[in-house]
Amino acid sequence: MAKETIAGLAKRLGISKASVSYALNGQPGVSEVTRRRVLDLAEELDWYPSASARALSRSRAGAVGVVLSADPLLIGTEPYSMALLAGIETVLAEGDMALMLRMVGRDPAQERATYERWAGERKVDGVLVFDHLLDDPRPALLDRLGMPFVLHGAPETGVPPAFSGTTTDHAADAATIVEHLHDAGHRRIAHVSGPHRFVHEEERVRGVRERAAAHGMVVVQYEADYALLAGHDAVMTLLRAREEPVTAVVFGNDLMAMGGLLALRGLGVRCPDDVAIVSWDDSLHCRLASPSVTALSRNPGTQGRVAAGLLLALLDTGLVQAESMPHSELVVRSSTAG
Amino acid sequence: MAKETIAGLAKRLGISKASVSYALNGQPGVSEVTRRRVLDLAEELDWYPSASARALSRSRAGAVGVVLSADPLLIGTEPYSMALLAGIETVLAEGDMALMLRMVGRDPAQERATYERWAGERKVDGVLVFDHLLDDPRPALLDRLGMPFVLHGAPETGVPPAFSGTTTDHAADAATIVEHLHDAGHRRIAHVSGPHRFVHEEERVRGVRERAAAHGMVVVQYEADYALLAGHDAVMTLLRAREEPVTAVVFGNDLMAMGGLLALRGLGVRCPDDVAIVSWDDSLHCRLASPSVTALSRNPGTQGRVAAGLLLALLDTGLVQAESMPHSELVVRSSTAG
DNA sequence: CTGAAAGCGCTTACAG
DNA sequence: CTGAAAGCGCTTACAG
Repeated sequence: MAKETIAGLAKRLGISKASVSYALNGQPGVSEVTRRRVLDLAEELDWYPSASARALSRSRAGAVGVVLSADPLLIGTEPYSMALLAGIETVLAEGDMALMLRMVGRDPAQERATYERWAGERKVDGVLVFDHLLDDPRPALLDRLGMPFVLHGAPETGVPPAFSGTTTDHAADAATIVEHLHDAGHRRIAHVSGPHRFVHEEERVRGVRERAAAHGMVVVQYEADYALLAGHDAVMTLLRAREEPVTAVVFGNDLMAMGGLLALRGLGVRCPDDVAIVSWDDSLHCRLASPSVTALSRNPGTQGRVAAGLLLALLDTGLVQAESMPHSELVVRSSTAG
Repeated sequence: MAKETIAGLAKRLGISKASVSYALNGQPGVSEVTRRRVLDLAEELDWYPSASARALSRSRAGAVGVVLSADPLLIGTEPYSMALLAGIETVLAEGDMALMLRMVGRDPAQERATYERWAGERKVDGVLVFDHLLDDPRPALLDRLGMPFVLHGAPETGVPPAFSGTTTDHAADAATIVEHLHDAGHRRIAHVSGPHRFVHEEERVRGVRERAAAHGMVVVQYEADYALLAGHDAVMTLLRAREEPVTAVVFGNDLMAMGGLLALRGLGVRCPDDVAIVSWDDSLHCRLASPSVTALSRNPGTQGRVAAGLLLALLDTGLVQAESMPHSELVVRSSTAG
């Protein structure tokens, strides 16, 4: 059987292609009776309009792009990204948009090349961008390319916002964590953060420092890179310091917290008795660890849904808006229960 | 600046659209000089041919689809899938194919609807299918839809194969695991598998049973569903049995192994001294666990690359072939080191 | 409400 | 090697 087309349907029904098109797309210009006949026939034939023909005539790809740029070694170990992606996909599917996924290493050039290609080929109608950097070149690049985008984890850029994005109150998250540690009696803590080139890390560092200062607590900052080993090394370095040791360590993600835990175990340092631990991301790792690790749950699924919603709105109406994320929640477990 | 088109390039260069097209696509029909001029201009203008126009005239979408059907709760906790996807994407990108991703719950109807939609709209040129089921309806469905596909983890269907797919020698994997446990002195073991509706689980169950029988070992089979809790419950049930208890448990994936480990811990049963543990999937969880867990490393990245390669070959040449996966490797850790 | 026609931006026989 | 033209399968003003 040859592939059915809109012309075929029109002929079968004895009407014009235009009427079929109007009927399918819910446009005015056809009687209800005709519309029903068209829809019924399409259903009966299991027929859908060609995506590429539609894309060409509408000048709309019907797809949204996401570049996941992650260290190959970390891929799949960060549940946060997958949950985020799942949230995104849910909303896109509801909006009849496909998700085009590209995975590249931590290589800005490849991410950039992908956007240029997608824009040039008009392969996607917009993109979702993650992990805002200091002096991030991507917003300017995407603007130049005329590619609509939503930046997930954007900085506040004033009112009206410079571009669409989701914002997280990292200061509030920092306060939640610091308060928890302060209540548990800690006065000297360390903060093992991700790379400071990420804007959200900078904000977290400042948030922790300020909140701790308000309580007269000492904070030792340590910049790392989210990897398991980095967390391990951080703890080795921190505990080897000649000064009075810290009694709690806050890690920028779950992997580093796991690495830190392994380091403590190796050193024979008890957790939480000697050193307490908090992770800035919750995950199964934190639940399964021994001791289980207190963690900030950030609802990645919801975040993905919100971000995708912003992009669909931007594509439909051109509305640029910033939306703040729901508050994170601290899940208290054994690692700070001392 | 209005969007450049092939007609625009042709006019600028004073040649026909056809020549530009031939030049861009490496077709014969243009002189080398002309070809260079075209390519140089395209590069200078940062221009790419429209994906949808190209798709329409070639009757080829330039994309491959993947439906990830996973329990929302498990999403992101199974590193296997992400690594597989990364492998797939790498090969697709090299072949200039986009990856279209759809995530649905464990709902066969939604997966089916997605394939029908994709086929009807000709939105993708082919799909990669995972987790072969007993009486799997998908091969027949995709055949009926005229949608090329590769089944990752396919059964042997004879020579020539009934469809393209990758096969894994689960019997060999089972043998590897059983031999390891036998060498360590175990004579009574349990096998906590995933659902038997998955063909690969059926093959594993048989593989374990047969190899164990060859050594006169006793195997207690327990069917579960890959979830953390299922592993936990399995151990509770197994150790509550009135008979002589097993001394080792093989789990169908890393999550269940973690659940099992937690159960042992809760019961005060020592691992590996009282009960040893093996996971049929390796992951960070296994590395981080306490004790670290012996696991079968299955190279999901390589598997993804092979599967994607098969699909590209099928699309290019129509060649239907089955390829067997590289052998798995047992990573021995503390959980069986007793 | 309906039909004939142009247009979206490519590819590809076909004639020169 | 090059050019004019048809075709891919839709959408959308425009006339009737």
